[in-house]
Amino acid sequence: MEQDKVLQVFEALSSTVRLDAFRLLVRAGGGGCVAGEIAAALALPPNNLSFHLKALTQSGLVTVEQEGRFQRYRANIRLMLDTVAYLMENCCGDNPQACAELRGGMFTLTPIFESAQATSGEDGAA
Amino acid sequence: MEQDKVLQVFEALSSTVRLDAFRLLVRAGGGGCVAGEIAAALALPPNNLSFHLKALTQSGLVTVEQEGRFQRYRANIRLMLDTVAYLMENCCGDNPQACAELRGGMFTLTPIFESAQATSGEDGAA
DNA sequence: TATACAGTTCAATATTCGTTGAACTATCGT
DNA sequence: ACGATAGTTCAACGAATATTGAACTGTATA
Repeated sequence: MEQDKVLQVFEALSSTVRLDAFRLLVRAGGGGCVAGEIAAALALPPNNLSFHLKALTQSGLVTVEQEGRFQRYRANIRLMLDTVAYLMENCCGDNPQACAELRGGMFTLTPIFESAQATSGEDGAA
Repeated sequence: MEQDKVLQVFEALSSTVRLDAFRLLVRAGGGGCVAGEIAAALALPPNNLSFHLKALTQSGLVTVEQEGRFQRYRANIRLMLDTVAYLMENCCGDNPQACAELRGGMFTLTPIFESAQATSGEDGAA
C-alpha cells in the first residue's frame, strides 16, 4: 500500500459527514446505500453529500454502482483494514511480546500483517 | 469512543508528516522517540515538527514525557485500535457471515468489537 | 416528447491548515 | 552565571477545504 493512498483514506475519514457516511455504509454491509438514503440519514443537501461521497470514492473507501437512476454506494472494508495494516507495519520493531504489551492485550494483529503483506505486496515483496 | 475523538485521530493521520511521525513511533514501540530523533528522521525544522507533534498529542495518538531537556514521544496504539473498532461498529448489521465476505476473509474482527465495547462502553451496550 | 426525479458539477465565499522565520523557555555542561 | 542545546510559541502568509445556490446530466414515467 502506498502512502499517498493511505493519506487519502485518512483525509476522507477526517470530516464529520464523510465519517458518518462511511459508518452508515459499514453498517449497511454488502447491500450498501443509495445516495438519497445517505442524504436522508445524514440530513444533508444532495450537492453537499455528493461532494463528500466523491472524496470517499476517490479515496477508494467506498465504491459506486449505478442502479437505474440511483447511485449505490458500498463501503470498502478491505481497504480500511489494509490501511490499518500499513499503520502497524513493523510495530515495535516486529517484537511480538513488546507489541502485545503496548496494545494492552487488545487483540493480535498478526493476521493483519500477513494478509496485508500478501495482498498489497508493499515494497520489497516483489 | 466519541465521534469527536475519532475525528481528531483521523485528522491527525491525514498529513504526510504526522503519518510519517506516527509510523516512526509505532516502529519504535514502547521506547518511543525523542523529538530530535523524529526531526532528523523526517528532515523537518523543529518548529514545524513541534506543530505536528502537538496535533498528534492533542488527538491522543501520541503521548509525551519530559526527559531532561528532551521530549520523548510514544505511539498510543491502543487508541488507534479503538478508533478502528469505532469504524467497524455494527459492521454488516452484525451479521458475521456477510461481514466475513465483505472483508475478503482478511481476519476476524470479533476480538476488536468485544474489547472496544467492553472498554469504551459506547452507546447501546448497556 | 415532456415532466419529474436522482445526482452531479460549477463558481463563489468563508474557514481552516501548513509552512516559515523570529523570538522565547527550559535544561545541560562548564 | 554563561553559552549551547532542545523544543515550543507566535504572527503572517499562501494553499487547501467545506458549504451554498444555481445550473446541468441522465434516467424513469406518463
